[in-house]
Amino acid sequence: MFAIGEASRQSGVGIETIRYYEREGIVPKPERAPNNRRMYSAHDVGRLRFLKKCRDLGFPLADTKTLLSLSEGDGEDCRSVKELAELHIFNVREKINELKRLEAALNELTANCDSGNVSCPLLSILRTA
Amino acid sequence: MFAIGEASRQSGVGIETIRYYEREGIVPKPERAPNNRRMYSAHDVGRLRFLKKCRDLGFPLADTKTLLSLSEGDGEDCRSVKELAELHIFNVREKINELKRLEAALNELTANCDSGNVSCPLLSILRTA
DNA sequence: TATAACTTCTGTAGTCGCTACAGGATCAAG
DNA sequence: CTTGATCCTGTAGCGACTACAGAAGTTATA
Repeated sequence: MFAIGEASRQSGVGIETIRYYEREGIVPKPERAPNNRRMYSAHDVGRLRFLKKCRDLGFPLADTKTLLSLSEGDGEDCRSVKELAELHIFNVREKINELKRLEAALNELTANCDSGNVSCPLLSILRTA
Repeated sequence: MFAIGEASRQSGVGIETIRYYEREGIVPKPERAPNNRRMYSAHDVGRLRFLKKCRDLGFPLADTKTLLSLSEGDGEDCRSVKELAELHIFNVREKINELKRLEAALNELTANCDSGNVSCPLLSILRTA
């Protein structure tokens, strides 16, 4: 059994974040030592690592919670997992495209913007209807 | 002079957002009609449109505020504008790359994940150290 | 003129996913 | 016995809005 600091180190999830997950019901309340400190089993730490990986993959916390319960429930529903992941991939792709459009627009706007200009072209475009 | 709803319609900035900008000191407090309602001049509306464009281009609100003051100050500092814009472009590119990495990782993870699997490969990877 | 429907006002709280305290208790090492 | 690390609870802050609640005023229709 590990104290929260050790659980944090082993899982990569910050101490404050672990307590936050507990408050939010993402992870079950851990056992407490007689001195009231949280004690985490190896299984608890594994769960935190799972959460960390999901978050690193960009899954929203709500999805992460779902993935966790799919992982811990009996009879893994691989289809549900895949659906969730594919929707997430779709969202990621959309965000990429949005950012690419943004990048292109910014490139165009700054292209004519050279120091020394009397009137800044970028500003004048931002100002015009 | 326009009421806030009209200013919102003409600028594309939401009513609540306009009031928020006012609270945050992004825009100056507008005149008030005798009935205490905010009254916006064409210039005020133009400023809101400016803000809208900056935000649509992804500039953080703080940058947007800076751009606005650069635009309204005397002697536009085109160099400052360009620096700000290029830093922003850099950040956008970084975010794109991060998302691409993420997308690749997700693609790989879901590749072997087909409905009908007894044990879900994605989950098992998320669970393993 | 009465009434309904719209708009605006102020102020506050919620969103997401943490992160950073404050102020106190407890523990381990020297 | 003291120092310093760790832990506890509870609350507030981040960015940029968004969504109310409850009151007051305005406009359109019957």
